[in-house]
Amino acid sequence: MNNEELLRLAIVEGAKTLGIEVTPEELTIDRSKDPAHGDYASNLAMKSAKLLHKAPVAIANELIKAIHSPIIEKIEVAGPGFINFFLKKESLGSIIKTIIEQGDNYGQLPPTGKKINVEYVSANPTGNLHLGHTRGAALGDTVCNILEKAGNEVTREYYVNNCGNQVAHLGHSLGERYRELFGIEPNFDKDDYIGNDIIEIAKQLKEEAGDRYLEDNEENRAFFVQYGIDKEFAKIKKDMEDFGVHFDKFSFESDIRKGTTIEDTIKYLSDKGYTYSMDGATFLKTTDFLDDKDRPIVKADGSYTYFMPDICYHYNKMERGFDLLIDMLGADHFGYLNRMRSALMMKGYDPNAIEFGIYQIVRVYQNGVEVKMSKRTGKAITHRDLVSEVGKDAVRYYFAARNGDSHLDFNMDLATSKSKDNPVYYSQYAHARCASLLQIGAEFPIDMTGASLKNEKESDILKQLADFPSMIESSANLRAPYKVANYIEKLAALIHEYYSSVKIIDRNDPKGTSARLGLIKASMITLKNALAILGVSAPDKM
RNA sequence: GCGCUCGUAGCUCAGUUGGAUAGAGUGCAACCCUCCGAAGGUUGAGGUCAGGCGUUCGAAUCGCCUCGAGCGCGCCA
Repeated sequence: MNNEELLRLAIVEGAKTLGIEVTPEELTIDRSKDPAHGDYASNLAMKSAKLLHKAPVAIANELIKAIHSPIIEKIEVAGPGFINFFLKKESLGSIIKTIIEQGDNYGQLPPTGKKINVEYVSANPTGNLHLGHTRGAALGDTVCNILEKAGNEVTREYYVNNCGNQVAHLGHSLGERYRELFGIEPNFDKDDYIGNDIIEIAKQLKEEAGDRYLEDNEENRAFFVQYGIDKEFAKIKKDMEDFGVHFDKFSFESDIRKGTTIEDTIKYLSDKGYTYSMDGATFLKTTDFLDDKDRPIVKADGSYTYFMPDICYHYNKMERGFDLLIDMLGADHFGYLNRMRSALMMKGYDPNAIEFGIYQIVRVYQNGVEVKMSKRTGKAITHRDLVSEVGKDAVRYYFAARNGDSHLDFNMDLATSKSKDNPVYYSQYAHARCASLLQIGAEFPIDMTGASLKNEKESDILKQLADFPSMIESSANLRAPYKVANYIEKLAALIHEYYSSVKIIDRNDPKGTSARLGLIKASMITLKNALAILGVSAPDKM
């Protein structure tokens, strides 16, 4: 049990003697910002003022007499009724042993028994990934890491829309580009993809197959679609692997369309009375639930809207036994949430079993000017371009370090500068510094007790290290990757400050050196674990 | 028009179950390498928390209104 938990129990016990009933979970205690306010502070007295009909300060004064714990050095009442707790230095230091013993597992919370499915990226295999996908990938993968670290069983999933209009346009575009290579003037439709990536694929096909697919017939058209999808999808998978993103499962729309799943589902919804026909199309009565408009599921021409197979896909995910589905989507999909929740309710599921992780648009700036992106023209900065230019670590860090609710202004000049301006280097450098110190000081035994760590900077680091598990918890609850990034930057800053103010390896003070190296080792482990959550490497040398 | 998200330092952003003097990075100004990695550190200037009203011991945080930005409101995906 860590210090914070011990402190909570002690406060709860003390409060009970005054007739204040709180559970350790309800109790709010905060890390004090100002060292003069101790290590932890509680506002319990102020919260209880109304209930007890007493002044907060009076309650606080009674409370500090009632609270006893071996880890507490001193308790004070301050300001309008805060209770400040000063912990004994040796109890702060005990975290070092915990961290070194747990190693890579430090910060891993006990199993919750919850199964969570996170769907992210899910880009159509019709072209290069753009920076919106980069944000989805960085945020989605980091959310998965956080949820896992918080004790959940997580499945990372990618839904492949390999049917419908867009892939038809891909096939048509490829066919035109292929014929163009044989001197036939291409004839593109309005929504075709005319980017360079399609030309590349056409060239590849020509090399492999020569003029075998030149004739414009049903069979060849289908071939172009499949060939195009395969090539584009392979590129996407490669891009994601290079980005450190590994999916546990790819679900294909074509599989959903294969059997009678869709027909069966429509029949189920009709039997329940949730559908009706209008103007030759079939509508789903989502307004019976959370939606503000009924949605078509079968068009007048008999084909399905995107929504229909997607309903089946989400039913399928629920049937696989997940307690929670998270879809990471761009802001332009937000209106989709109530639609899908309504569909889940029609099958008797809790609407809160699905949530959307929405992220706002990415704007790219170069030379101070916004760069517009277009997947169709292929002139945009692609995901691949960015990662190869800036590096995986920096991109993942940068894209996960901001709340998805905010617009992300990505400065190409800054990101490509590969200089100290990039915040990821600062954190990695702190790690490398620790590794270097441990190597230089290898002759000294590591003191894991933390007992002789006494100065203020050491206490600050110890408190930050001890905060790691609770940071994981709040970050998981809020699905907030940026909290991890903030944590890392704070810890890295503390390490750099410590390094510059204290001589860590001092051959005239072997005992102190051992203690300081214990702190450095614990810091390094925690920093590495935190960086791993963002998918960023923690190099020993840079 | 309706709905959702956002508005905090010159810039990019933290501050989210309401807490003590609103923070960090970057940029700007001035400093620090006889010493374990200067890819670092120290100090300073810089704020009407978009604006207004309200709720209470206490509001950047909660409620209402106004202004501004983005997105959604397809038989597109």
